[in-house]
Amino acid sequence: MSLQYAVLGVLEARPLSGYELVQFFDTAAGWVWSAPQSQIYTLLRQMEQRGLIAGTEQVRGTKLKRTVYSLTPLGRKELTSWVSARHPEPPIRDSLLVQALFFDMVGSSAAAAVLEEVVADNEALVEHWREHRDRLLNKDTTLLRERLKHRPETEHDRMAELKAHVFDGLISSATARVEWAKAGIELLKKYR
Amino acid sequence: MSLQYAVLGVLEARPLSGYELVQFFDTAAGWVWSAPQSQIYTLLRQMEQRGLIAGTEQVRGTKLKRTVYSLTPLGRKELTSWVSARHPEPPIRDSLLVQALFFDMVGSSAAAAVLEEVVADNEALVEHWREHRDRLLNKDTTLLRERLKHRPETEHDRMAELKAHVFDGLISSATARVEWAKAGIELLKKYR
DNA sequence: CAGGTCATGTAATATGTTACATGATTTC
DNA sequence: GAAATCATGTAACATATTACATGACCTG
Repeated sequence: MSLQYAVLGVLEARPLSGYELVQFFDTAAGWVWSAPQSQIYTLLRQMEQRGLIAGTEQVRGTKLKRTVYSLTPLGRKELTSWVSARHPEPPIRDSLLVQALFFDMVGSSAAAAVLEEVVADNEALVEHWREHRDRLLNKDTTLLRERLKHRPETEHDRMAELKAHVFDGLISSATARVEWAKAGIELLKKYR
Repeated sequence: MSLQYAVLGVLEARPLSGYELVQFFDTAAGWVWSAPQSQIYTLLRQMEQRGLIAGTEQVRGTKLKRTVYSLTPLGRKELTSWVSARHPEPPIRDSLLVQALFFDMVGSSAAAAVLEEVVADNEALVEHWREHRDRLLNKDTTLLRERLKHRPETEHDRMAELKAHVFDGLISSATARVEWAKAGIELLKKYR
């Protein structure tokens, strides 16, 4: 479900082709929600049928076709109503925590090695997200600039700060995980 | 995949019937990994075929049958090797953050109302997890007591602390989310 | 003209969710 | 004897992943 709304939200910035959306969900938006190529194309056709987006065929060269999708009024309405409502927390399903639950069955050094990698990976993620957060605050990302174009200037700061706040969320959860993993390593040392 | 390892890990405490496992993944373990009834029964049969667990039929009364599953040596080996290895971070897929990404499209009060509920829900989760964490540290949960029975006493403290640490992870991520939501509410007030 | 990028699609598989179905046993 | 609990299963559906497939266009 969320992928659908992510797509609607991206299209609010400007109309995009399927190919561009695929790229987006592989990189930039993959930072919040990721989806493989095959899922995007099938979803776009479904969303078009439901009237949430409208596709226009364009031709590059003589034969290469692409379909550019844009938000319909219905799609916009659907998006804003979803964004305004509280949705139930999804069931927790955290495979690293399942793994940690059984660390007592293996040696401290093996468990600590896993946690060291968790620290490294999450610190790298924090780095990426911090950069993106800063770019958003400076209104310096392609998509945000598109959005600002069709919104009154009085809203620009609010928009940039709200977008940046999402990445603050990613940063703080990854930071929490780093701290948790470090505490785990210390705990394992105690019983080495 | 993780559900399989969660099942193996639970069975390491003691053999359990399908029904007991269903209950477990609906409540206690639902705190780390949740799964519906239908998934459990089908998975158990698959795991038995692969030789990871062994089922024994028992009869209650005259006709009611139940199958009690226990870890096989192969299952134990599979579990410890999975626990010892680092597995790639799953793709990020956080529907609340997708929602927050488009808060700029709706009024501050609607967005703040959503975040207020996020705060309340996550504070409740933190409460539950704190309790469970404390019970683990006191070696006061049914499953942990089962586990301790067949492990040398010198390991008991290590086991309890490692299990509790998992719930520290849940607590810290929910706490981080609470702080994030509160900061969001403040941000929205600024632009009310 | 070779290799990279543009552009879209299908198929098979895995995983997870909701709903429905059945019958035995225990408890009040 | 009715209601709750024990116990297991199937079917339909939604969602997500991997792999494969095809062909046009652009750049050096």
